[in-house]
Amino acid sequence: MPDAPSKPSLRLSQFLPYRLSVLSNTVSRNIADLYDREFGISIWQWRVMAVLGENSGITATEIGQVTAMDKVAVSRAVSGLLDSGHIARRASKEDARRAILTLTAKGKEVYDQIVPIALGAERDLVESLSPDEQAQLAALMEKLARAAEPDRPLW
Amino acid sequence: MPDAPSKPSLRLSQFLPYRLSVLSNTVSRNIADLYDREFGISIWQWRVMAVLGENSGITATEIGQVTAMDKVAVSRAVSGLLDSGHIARRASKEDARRAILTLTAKGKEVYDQIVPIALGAERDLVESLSPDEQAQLAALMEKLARAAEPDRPLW
DNA sequence: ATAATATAGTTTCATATGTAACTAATTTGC
DNA sequence: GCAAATTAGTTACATATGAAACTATATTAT
Repeated sequence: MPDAPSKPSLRLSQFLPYRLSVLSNTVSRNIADLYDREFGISIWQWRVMAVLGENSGITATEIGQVTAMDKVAVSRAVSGLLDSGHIARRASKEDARRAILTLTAKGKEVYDQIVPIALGAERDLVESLSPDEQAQLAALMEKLARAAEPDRPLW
Repeated sequence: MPDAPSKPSLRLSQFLPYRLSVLSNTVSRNIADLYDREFGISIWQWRVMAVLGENSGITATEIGQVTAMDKVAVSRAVSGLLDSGHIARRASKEDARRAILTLTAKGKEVYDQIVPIALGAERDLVESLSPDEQAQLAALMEKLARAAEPDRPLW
């Protein structure tokens, strides 16, 4: 007699979305603590600074596009960074709705300090992987990202 | 003349913690919408139900250990599921502080409906990967999880 | 030129989440 | 046997987050 169709089962600890979520939250919490302890900067604020560090003089909307943050999150992060003097804002000449954002001298200093810390945290995470495995990981994540969000921009 | 040491640079879109976070949030949001639309159940509530579905009659603390939720999150999820009648609670005979949790008939019904939906969502995510790649992914995630949280329990 | 529509960014409000304080029951050390 | 320390779970409070409403400017259509 053929086997009865076995009831599909779900073991949470083997369920990819669950594992992804736990892993990501652990990693993010570790890193957030790092930035916060040393510099009083949140993950969202750091994302804004990271984009400005590479690409100064862009607007909040553009930052949102690059960082996958919604405009409210960007607005709040920007507001905090203005208060703390890490970034500066000036109105765009062409369009008064837009605000051009740049790192201040203080912001650049902090940026230059955080970059190696961030890269170090990433290295700690992947150093147990061989270069081959690291490449696999990048490729797999790219595929998953596309599957999760089909209309995602390609970078 | 040898090259000057190049300043370490960080491209956010290539930074693993960032990519993990964006991917995980996208996947979680998709799934949360699914459970919520059809059953009015949050991700946290689903995690509790998922554990009880495999392993009935355990306590909130044990659920917390298995699901990587803190006790407050478990308490809130349990409270919601009691209200909605998906789970039931009785005091433990041996230790009156402990509460034994089980799925109700209604809870089992919903559980049996959600399992295939969850597995389907997982399949949608990984179906673009070959079986080999799926195995690689699982192995890589396991290594990363261990690197991120060295004292993590092994399952 | 002007009314209607769209866009950039902020504010408001309702809800989610994390930390710490709390209650009640149990275990430990003496 | 009892005070002190632990443990299970809940509640309270402060902060974070997301959705929708809002303000100001710019663009489009007539």
